[in-house]
Amino acid sequence: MSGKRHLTIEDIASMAEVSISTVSRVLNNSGPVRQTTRNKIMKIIKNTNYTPNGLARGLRKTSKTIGLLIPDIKNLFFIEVINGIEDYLNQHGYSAFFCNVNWNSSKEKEYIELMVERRVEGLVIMSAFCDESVIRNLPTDIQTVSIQSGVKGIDSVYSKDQEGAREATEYLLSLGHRNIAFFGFKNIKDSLNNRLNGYKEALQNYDIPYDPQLVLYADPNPNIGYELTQRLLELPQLPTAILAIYDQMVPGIYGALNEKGISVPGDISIIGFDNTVLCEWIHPKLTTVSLPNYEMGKVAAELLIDRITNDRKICKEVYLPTKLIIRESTSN
Amino acid sequence: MSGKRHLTIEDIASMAEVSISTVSRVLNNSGPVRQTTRNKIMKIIKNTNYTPNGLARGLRKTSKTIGLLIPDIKNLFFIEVINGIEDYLNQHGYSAFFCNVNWNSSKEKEYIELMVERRVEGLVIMSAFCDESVIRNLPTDIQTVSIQSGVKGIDSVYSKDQEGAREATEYLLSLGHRNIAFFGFKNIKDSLNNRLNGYKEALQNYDIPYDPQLVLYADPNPNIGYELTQRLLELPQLPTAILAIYDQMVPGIYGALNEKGISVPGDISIIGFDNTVLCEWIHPKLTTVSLPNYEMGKVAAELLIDRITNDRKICKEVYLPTKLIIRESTSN
DNA sequence: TTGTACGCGTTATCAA
DNA sequence: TTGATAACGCGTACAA
Repeated sequence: MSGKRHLTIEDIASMAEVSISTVSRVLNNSGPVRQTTRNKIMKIIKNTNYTPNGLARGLRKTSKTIGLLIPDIKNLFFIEVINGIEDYLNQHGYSAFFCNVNWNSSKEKEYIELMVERRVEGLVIMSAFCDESVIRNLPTDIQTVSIQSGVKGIDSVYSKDQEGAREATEYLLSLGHRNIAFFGFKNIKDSLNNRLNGYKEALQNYDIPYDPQLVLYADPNPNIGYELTQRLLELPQLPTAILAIYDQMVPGIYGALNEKGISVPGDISIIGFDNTVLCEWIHPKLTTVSLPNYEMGKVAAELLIDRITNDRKICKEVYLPTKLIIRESTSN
Repeated sequence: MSGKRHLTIEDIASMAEVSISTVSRVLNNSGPVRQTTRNKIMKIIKNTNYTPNGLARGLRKTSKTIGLLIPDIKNLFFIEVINGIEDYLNQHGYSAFFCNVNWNSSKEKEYIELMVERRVEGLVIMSAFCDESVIRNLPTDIQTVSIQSGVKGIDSVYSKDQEGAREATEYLLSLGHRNIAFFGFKNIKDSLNNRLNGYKEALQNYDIPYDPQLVLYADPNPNIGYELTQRLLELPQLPTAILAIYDQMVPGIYGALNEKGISVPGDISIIGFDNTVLCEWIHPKLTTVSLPNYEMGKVAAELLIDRITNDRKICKEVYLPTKLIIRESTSN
């Protein structure tokens, strides 16, 4: 049956006693072939387990390949996004290269170059830590789509972060909180800054002065929640609520608060972003701004494939709605 | 600088006023080139942002590509394994195709065929749901390594599951538990069955009769923990401990128990497998059999690349140790 | 030290 | 309905 090395179209042709063109025609349905010879060829292909060489194909046509630049594979949000991307791509005959960027701008750049070398037809960018010129100067036959990365001029998918953050903050305000901290990333593009903007907007709506002391940043890292909470605890007065820029920060926050005997939501309320499975796992269950994680991935893949196949020129930006999911980590 | 379409080696050659062979020689360090012309060529390559076409290269030499068959992208265990694989591959010049099998044997088979078409040099198999002949009859120039998948005759990486399960069960026994349930997967290869064997072995060591009623199975699915616990609750007598075949089952178990007001570990003790981050997130924190997740991935990648580059013929099986991590979900 | 020419496995054009 | 044959972009004997 198989277990041999790769056969070529020529092998099949000679077994079927036809020319390679004929075999190619049945493989691609690209021209007329007499039914009997078609059957004969198909049978041989089946029996020999012949598989056309995708690399050679990619040389003549397109590679049917795209590159996935993943900021942090350990982050459940990205996992769910990737899931949406992959499902769509797979259904449309594309394969994805897996690039774990790990919040590292130089690694991201390296990966982009590698993907160019692989002749991917498209790139899904979920980060954009590196110089944007790297992305903007890509060869014209590589399409790009960004997810929440704030690169202007390329197809993009966003969640309505500002609205989501405003709604979340207003919810806290409506519960009576007046001293609300914001936990964010250092060094992140506008997209996530919109969450800060939403936070500010809500304060403004309630005529609460914005206090920069309450806005804490750190570089993305597994301990960021714990770290930022430590800094929070050094403030003269402990806030009564935290808006955390992503869910996965929260176990660390819980841990640090717990060490000090500070209870959630009794002493302090917490809201996250993303609505990953984590929200239901931790205790108390996390109130969060839900993003359409899977959907965002799917839409991004859709935009990318659309641009590839239809050579669309105009740039599309899609904004998907968020939704506040109230659980147990918030109270008045 | 760039923003144009892909250049070819010929473009570079003509710009440098040399032949393509000379350019190729500098690209691959594959022959003598006069220093001055080498510099000239390198400069042009740099300025034009030329990147050799990986597909064309793959046609002449090897594709430098491997396929990753991931049983379940949502499972934190696999994420950590993948992380180890990817790090190693990346350091060794390989790119990975991302294949989300999703516990689906036919999808797995499809993906394997796709990977053959892509002419990957190797395949990392973390599942083997499909007929093993599919794997065994792969073209000879595709190497394989399996992780915990129980496919005989190919390079494999295992954790010492039987020992781990025995140790965990004995720990429960030492706490006084005599009525211990086992939650497993339906339809899974010997590898994970070793966990059941370890469980049995421990019972034997304590002269406790094995009660098949206490062993509950279901197909892998996000709700499996909840599901199995429901069935557990129908038993005439509720066991006082559960050994769950993987951590991510446990939030569902907690949920179902919680609904009935059954407390962990007060009324029932629980031990999981994998020691993913989840263990520290959930409440009470989960006692678990720790596997060297990242390490397993790394070792697998190492075996694969070794086999590819050294054409090793003998088959290697690596067993990595487990370790019981005691947290809060177990008591007497 | 350099260049010519062939082959890797396809697809596509053109004649037959 | 079929078959030569020229690309696709690269690496490499071999010749110069």
